[in-house]
Amino acid sequence: MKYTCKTKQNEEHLSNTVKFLKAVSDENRLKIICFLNAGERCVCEIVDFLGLSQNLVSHHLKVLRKQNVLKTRKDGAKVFYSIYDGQVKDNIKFFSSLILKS
Amino acid sequence: MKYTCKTKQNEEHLSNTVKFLKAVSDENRLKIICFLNAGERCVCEIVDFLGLSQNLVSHHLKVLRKQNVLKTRKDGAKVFYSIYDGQVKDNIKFFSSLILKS
DNA sequence: CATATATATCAATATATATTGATATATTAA
DNA sequence: TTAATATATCAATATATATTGATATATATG
Repeated sequence: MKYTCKTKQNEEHLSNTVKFLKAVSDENRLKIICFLNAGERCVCEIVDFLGLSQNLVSHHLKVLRKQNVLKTRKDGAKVFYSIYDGQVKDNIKFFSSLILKS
Repeated sequence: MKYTCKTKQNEEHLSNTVKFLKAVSDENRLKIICFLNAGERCVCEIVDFLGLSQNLVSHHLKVLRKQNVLKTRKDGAKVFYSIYDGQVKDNIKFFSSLILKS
């Protein structure tokens, strides 16, 4: 199934891919992703790791969560973030198919 | 070789990845990439395809070229753009390794 | 219950980037 | 040589987004 850049469905797929790419194309957010590659972490651990303010980290996490790059699990007062592997894999695969010859 | 987010070299690698992702995370630029997937095209063809002003297209092409997403070949008055497959493949591979468990 | 901890949100500002309009440069054609 | 075509660049503006500071909410602890 070749991408044609023409149909409505593909337009939408492309639009979603742009949103995904925008979400991950930020230095701090890529560091978060890198940190979470080893497994889930709560927000305070991510704050410590990055050395950024809590509200700023919370903002970046929100951006990643909105695009389903990350998912969350609440445990008491803590919220654990982890990579939403399935969604991410699909996005990378589609992006890759757009840019590289199949 | 696991990514640690710690060494200077990896910091730089990550920084390059962010630049690559920023370059491709734009709707018009992703459409250009999609269009060029079939093969090289001159600027005027890309302008026709996108239906955008020539100067704006030229700007987007410059962004993609700067990050080695695209390469160029000049032929007379025309400049042909095409996807720089090798560079792109490397970037996607590294990005993928950051975000997905190996 | 009062306090501390963890996280999210909101408004304001700073910064980066997309877009537009005008113009410059190079190449081809008449 | 003049005009037309192809592409790039520059300045100005609009828009999106990162960052900061303050505050709200929810949970845990003494």
